[in-house]
Amino acid sequence: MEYTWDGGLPDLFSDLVRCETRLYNALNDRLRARHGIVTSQFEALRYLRDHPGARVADLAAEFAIGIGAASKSVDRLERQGWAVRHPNPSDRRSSLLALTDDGAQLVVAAGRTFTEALDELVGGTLDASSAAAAAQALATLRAALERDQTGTPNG
Amino acid sequence: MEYTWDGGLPDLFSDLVRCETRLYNALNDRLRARHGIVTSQFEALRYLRDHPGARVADLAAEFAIGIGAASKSVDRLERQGWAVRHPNPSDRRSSLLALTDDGAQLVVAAGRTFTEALDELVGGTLDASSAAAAAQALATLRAALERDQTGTPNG
DNA sequence: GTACACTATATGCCGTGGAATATACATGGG
DNA sequence: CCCATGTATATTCCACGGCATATAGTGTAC
Repeated sequence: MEYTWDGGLPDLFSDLVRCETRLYNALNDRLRARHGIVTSQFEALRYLRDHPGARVADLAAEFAIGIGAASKSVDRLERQGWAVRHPNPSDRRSSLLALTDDGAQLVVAAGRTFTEALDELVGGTLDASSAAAAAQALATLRAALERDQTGTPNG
Repeated sequence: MEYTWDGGLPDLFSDLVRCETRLYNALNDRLRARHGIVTSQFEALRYLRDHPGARVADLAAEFAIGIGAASKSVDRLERQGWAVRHPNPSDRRSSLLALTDDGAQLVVAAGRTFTEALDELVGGTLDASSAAAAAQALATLRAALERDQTGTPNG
């Protein structure tokens, strides 16, 4: 029997949110236990690794959080010695962000935990073709939401 | 060209989280503007409508939040006059939750806003078959996560 | 029926994000 | 150069969730 479009988008949204909540919680547990960070911090560190010289506003845009939240997030990473704010030579209002050596090492180690945990949590449940279909749909949706700046916070 | 399984689960997870964040933010804006509630409150009210007599712990389990958070969430709904705690005749430690008439009216009105907004945000982007594929994968994943109590908070 | 272990929820403290505001800097016009 | 306006970020206040703990009630063994 084919999947029926029962509840329409509201059911899809509920399932999306519930999956996200539980996966995020479970990943938080593993990352906190093994590396002393949570998933949002891992994502920020990974972003900085992949975008050296990013500014606070770039972090905010990537994660659809407010600038204030992004600024405070960088404060915490800096306090732990994982990231630094370098003065921006071409604009003294902003800083260029970068990982420290400690931060770079942490991303590598936490990345292994992250990938393993995700594989354990999801890999056994979804077959490759379902996962690929979901991935494509979510990638499409994400691109559209970002293009339209949907759900970008003000502050 | 078929979708390639490029980054594997980490990319799927990123897209999932980013979609959830932006959709949640956008729905918050609409619901707050028109009804003075946020999406989490709408979801709680809808759950109480569909599960009259539910207890605080049922809310916590449904949304994978802590019991304390669920209790405080009910406090707020009660303070606004949208829900009430009835004494549970068979167990005086717990209460049976229900919507007030105001709460029931609010769910109806907010539900229209919610469905409209979601359709506007997602409907135009995903064709029916992509949406159905994503819906099926996420429903499967959600069921597995709930079965294993993955990501269920402690408190 | 009393003690003890268990359960359901409520409460307090802390960390985090949103929104508004403050501050420093940048940029264009005169 | 100076002012007006705009921009990037930091800071402040508030709301909310996690986690630990407190409290009340339940159920069971004896």
